[in-house]
Amino acid sequence: MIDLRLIREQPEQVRAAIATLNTQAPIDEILATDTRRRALLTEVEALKAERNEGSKLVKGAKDPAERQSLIDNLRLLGENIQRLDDEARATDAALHDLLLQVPNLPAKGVPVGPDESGNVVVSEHGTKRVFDFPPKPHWEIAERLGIIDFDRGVKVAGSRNYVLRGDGARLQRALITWMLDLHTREHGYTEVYPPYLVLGEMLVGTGNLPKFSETLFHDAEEDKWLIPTAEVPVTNLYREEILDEGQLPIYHVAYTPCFRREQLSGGREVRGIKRGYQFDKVEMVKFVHPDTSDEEHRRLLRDAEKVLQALELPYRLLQICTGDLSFTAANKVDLETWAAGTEEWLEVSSCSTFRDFQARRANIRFRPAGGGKPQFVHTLNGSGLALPRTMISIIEHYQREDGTVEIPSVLQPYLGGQSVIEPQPPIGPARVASQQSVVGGRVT
RNA sequence: GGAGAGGUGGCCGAGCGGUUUAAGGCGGCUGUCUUGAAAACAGUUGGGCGAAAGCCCCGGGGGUUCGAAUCCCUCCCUCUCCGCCA
Repeated sequence: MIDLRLIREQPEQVRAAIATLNTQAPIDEILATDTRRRALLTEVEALKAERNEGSKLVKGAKDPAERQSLIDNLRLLGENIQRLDDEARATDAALHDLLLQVPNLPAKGVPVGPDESGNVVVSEHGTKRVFDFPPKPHWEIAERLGIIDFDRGVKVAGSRNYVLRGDGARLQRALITWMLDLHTREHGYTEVYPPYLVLGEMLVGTGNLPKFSETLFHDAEEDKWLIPTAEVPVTNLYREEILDEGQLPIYHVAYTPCFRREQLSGGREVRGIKRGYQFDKVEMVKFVHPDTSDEEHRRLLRDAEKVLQALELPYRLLQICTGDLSFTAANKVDLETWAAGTEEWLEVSSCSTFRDFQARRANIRFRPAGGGKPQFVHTLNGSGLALPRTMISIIEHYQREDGTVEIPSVLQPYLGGQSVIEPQPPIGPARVASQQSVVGGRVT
């Protein structure tokens, strides 16, 4: 949510900013509703002041007849107050609903562009591997190795689902643990494990609701929503709170699955594990002092880049232009890594700053150290990273001619020193290193 | 899920229709005193809307009343016991 005062005092600037976003906002309606709301408030508050005075007179009135006549007058007043109050409340609610539909305004320096074609490649890092054999797409490699089972995923959960198996599942688990360790040990984040099923208000806070309900999974019975990203529960951790300035900045990192209802068409765009209804992600979320938020955004980006650097994968930074900016972001830079097999750039991270947009919606504030009015914090977040696409890049980049896949050295300690993913054993009883049987009752 | 108890200011805790425009205590801040600190004493102490006057906020929402923290309805949450359960 942007500041109502800004719309009230500089409507033309707001209109101009929104015009660059390739979207629309009900600015005229907001201005009219705001004027109306303020008029109603002035009127009803004057009446309430009158009633408060009148009530004191009733209390002091000893003569029953005089008392009764005072009460009769006040009853009339009360009816007017009731009517105006209802109207004021309805107007206020309408205004709030309208404000929720206004997108965040782009930060200074965000390039103006009509849509994704206006995005700017800022820099490219690492080098794309040159193969002395034709590299394969990850689905071919993974299926042959037996680390991803597409058919059974679809059987169990419908289209766009897959099952990681054996070293495929282990690779993802190693990546998650390693990423969490990296961000907590080297970048100063505190790990949290949040709920995956949240109240609707949380999604209003982050800006997913009310506009984008069609992209979310919702349980109508309990009225709870599956999170589309850890950003939702983690950003809302401090909602309705007034933090001390000294507590800022707060850095959190969380691993969660993410659930997204997407209208997926068949074909190349959805081949493999690039896009699904469910995927895992390690997410970084920051709560910072407004003065530091630009610097914090740069640091967030560096923290995400570090993951790709350590994995030794080629990547590039993509500055998102105004026309491609999401509803909530003031500025956004994507990290894309190269998929050597399908020869395309894959978005593995979006590092966004929301300034006070989410903080306003979720009412997250801090009290300045010197005292004074609470102010909204700035929130930022970025993936660090999304798992499936990181897996794709690893599998395709580190593939060998014989169909096996090298494991990036930084991950090897997380896989018991293993350095290569070999074909998985066929379905059947797994071999166990030491054949000690489980004793003493069932393991549940 | 069932039965009972309860949700009041940063915390504890009174209040049960009108001196509450929320007592009292603790904590915090400021001052006096002190070399400094403690103690003592005095003052102060949340949020929202509004240019201001003022209005609103006692878990959320609704109602009764001239007037509600106080009465009624409803929802949510916490605690205790029971049931179920990784």
